[in-house]
Amino acid sequence: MNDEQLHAMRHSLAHITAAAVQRLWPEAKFGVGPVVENGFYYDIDLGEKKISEANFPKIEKAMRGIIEYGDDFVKSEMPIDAAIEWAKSGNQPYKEELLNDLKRSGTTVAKDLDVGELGLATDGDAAVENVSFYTNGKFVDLCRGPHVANTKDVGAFKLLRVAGAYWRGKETNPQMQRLYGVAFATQEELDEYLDRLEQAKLRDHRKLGKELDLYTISQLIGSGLPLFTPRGTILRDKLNELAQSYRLDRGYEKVWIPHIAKIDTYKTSGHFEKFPELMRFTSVESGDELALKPVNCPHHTQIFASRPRSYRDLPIKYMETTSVYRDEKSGELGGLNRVRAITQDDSHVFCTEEQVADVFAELIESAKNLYALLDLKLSLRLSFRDDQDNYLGSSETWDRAEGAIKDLAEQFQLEYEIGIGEAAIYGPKMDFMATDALGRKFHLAKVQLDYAQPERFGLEYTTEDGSKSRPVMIHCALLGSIERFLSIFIEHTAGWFPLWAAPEQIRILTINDSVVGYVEEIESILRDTVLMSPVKYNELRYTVDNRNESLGKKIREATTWKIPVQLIVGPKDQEAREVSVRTQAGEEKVQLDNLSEYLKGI
RNA sequence: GCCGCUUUAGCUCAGUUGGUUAGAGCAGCUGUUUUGUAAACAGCAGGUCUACGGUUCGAAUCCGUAAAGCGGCUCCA
Repeated sequence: MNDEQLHAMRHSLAHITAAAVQRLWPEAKFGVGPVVENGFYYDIDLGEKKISEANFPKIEKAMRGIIEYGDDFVKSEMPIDAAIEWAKSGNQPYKEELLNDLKRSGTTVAKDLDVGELGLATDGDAAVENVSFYTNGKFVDLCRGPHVANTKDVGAFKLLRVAGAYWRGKETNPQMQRLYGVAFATQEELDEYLDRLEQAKLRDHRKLGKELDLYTISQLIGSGLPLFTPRGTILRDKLNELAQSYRLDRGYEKVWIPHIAKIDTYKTSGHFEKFPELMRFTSVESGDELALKPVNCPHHTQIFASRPRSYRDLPIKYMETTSVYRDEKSGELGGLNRVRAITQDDSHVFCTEEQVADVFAELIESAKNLYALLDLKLSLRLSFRDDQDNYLGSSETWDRAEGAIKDLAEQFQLEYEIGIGEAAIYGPKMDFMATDALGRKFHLAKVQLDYAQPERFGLEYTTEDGSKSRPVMIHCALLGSIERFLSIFIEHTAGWFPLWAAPEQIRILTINDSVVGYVEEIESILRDTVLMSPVKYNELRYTVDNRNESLGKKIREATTWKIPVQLIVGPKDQEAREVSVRTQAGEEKVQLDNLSEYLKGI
């Protein structure tokens, strides 16, 4: 089955869903019912009555009834004004609104329309004369199509969930109920998809975060404020060390800043006006209005500005992993994905315009190496300007910057897509996208070219001829939010972290008490073993399980905790001066003398 | 923030149409057992059933409000 057929199938199922709902609740008012990835949805307004998942069997049964009955999908056309009358008389205000938009503008896509005019009725010439309808059985719907020929041709489906959704995605509009379904050509494909969902559930970082004791969220401290346990802290430290190491190698220097600032800082930077989530408070003692920092750049500009700078000093590269605080809406929060205390592996480079391409090149190369090491597929999204002229800086500067960024993406052989009109007013930006083990694509970090902040904070340096010039600023994080990165990394690895990052790397499992002395010998070898790659000076983290329990139980527990290396030690091993090394790859005997090198090689 | 759903022991979950002292497994503690590749055996302890109101002779169970979590919407410097 090709994509078009699959699309028609899913779209037809959306109609069948609506038809079933109409049969069960004749008063239902319908919004739109498009095809989405893996399925479809239909927006429905039942007034006071709410559909819940408990209704799904009933709705699905009605759907199957419609499918088995086997009506054809019949296309018809109607003059636009007649269609509007049809919507009015059928008490379908949402359809009426869509038709009004069609009449006025020839489209129903909200973002292509003037927001002020959405849904308004117009007189006079219509942008379109006729609109098409599809009918299956008694259900008639405004629709561009295409559909399958008959309701019998829709393949396998399942209603998945129901969620609230604002009409046309606008917060001030009424909220409808969005009924989601998934659909595939065959039952096998549907089962496969549902199985993938189950797999993803097993890897859910919120589940693994609890099971592997990585972080906790306390109701007392507050939602969106994750607290990292010793294990979780090791993991985030190691990932951070790795992300920073690429930049340390390229002359970035660590700095440190406090986590609050006077509110004036953000009035100067422009964040005050732009971001309502700024967390503010007043100092009782001084009366100063302060804010928790929502970004780090203003602080870093002030380190740059703290003394005169020469062109000889540039580029100046600051790096700091530090937290920012944003008052995210409560409904947005979830696990580590969206939090109110966000730790960024941030960096800011102050340089001349000529140096921009080199700085970008270093960062792209770093990102490429970093993501490759973590086994994540990196791609880029380049955000460029469109043909509007509300951008700061000359057209030549922009051409040069955009050209340079595109060249770099090609030079490093990275997949990229270009988003026209997505640039910030002061510069193009580049997003790092990662694809994980389940094929899901995430937006993680970004590199951002910034001419505005140097301007706002009056940054300058002395040029070769003694005049003053304004530096360019480049913001970059490689991991982005460490919390979000962790959520993805946990799910990507399913909790089986690489040896260098694992909180507990090695567990020694004893078979009985007769090996206590031998275990001490092994421990001393582990203590003297230091991993130098990919993170330097990474001393081994191990524990000994010499409890009075069966070996089977010890193995089971160590495996449940996803400890990468289990060293099993019994009298026979002691006898042969070896240990049984059990990893995910299997088990092998290693001579005590070779243990250190063996572990370094994993 | 909005809509829907959920909340029982540290964890995972039972708990009939409202009916006595709310159950289980794992984890914990105490014993016995010294164990060779994914759970030894026994005992003990652990709960204002998220919170606060209400209905009722009687509430984990029904109703309301709040909080937190989940699925979305909107938002995301």
